[in-house]
Amino acid sequence: MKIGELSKATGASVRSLRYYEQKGLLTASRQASGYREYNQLAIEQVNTIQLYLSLGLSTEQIAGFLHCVMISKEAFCAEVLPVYEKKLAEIDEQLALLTAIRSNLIDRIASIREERMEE
Amino acid sequence: MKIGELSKATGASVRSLRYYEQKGLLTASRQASGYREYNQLAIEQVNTIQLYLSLGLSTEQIAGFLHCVMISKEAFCAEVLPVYEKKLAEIDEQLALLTAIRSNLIDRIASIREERMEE
DNA sequence: ATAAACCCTGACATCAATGTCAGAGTCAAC
DNA sequence: GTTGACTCTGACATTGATGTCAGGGTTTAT
Repeated sequence: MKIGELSKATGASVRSLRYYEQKGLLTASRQASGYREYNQLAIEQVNTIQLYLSLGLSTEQIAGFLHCVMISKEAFCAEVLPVYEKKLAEIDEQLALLTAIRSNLIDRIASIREERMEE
Repeated sequence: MKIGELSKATGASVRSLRYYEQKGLLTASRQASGYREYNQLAIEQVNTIQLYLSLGLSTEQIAGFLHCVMISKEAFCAEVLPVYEKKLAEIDEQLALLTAIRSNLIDRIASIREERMEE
């Protein structure tokens, strides 16, 4: 399978597939022409990469456990849980910040509306 | 007042004060030497800029109404409310995304813990 | 054999406020 | 008058997955 086919099979852009390779998430053998050659397992692997990316993990974090999760269950891969916990802590931090800003905005919007009503 | 003094008075870095000027948020007269010269009002203006930045507004958005809010109440400045409403919508979007990821992570963490308990 | 479609690498752009550095000029205090 | 602290401009770096382009080689179908 060439890179364009893998792209269509997974929805990942050709550019992204090359980037995953550069980051050590994906490997390909090479044809005599220099073209990348992928096997069927690559489809599942790319799907897995995109799943973890959608959780907000970095390619570096994913690289740390991708090999393990491709051959075992997540629970068996010691690297996964700490990464999840770290990400969860980051998200809780972001949620707290956004929630505070949200309250502030809502108050300010209400104040403006009230001041205008008084006229 | 020179830029270092304004920096100390407001907590904004010298670099940031020059950036605000570049973005049209802050103006300064110049001494013969080329040094920027600020008046007392600049302190209040910088504090105001930083307040809006802390709400997540961009310098471009702030530039759109800063002059007005420095001389009037927010409610009098027509530009403010739409900017607040746009920002609020963006934040609600981000909150929805982060909340979804958070649920997903919590489920996955629980699954891993359960699978490990079974051994 | 030619054209269209595909692939390669390398590089720059994105977003945006801020840090940091270099090289040079200015000011203040002693 | 010298030294240290301050200021100036301009430029590059940060963050990170992805888009896009240029210039060139390959494959495939006609």
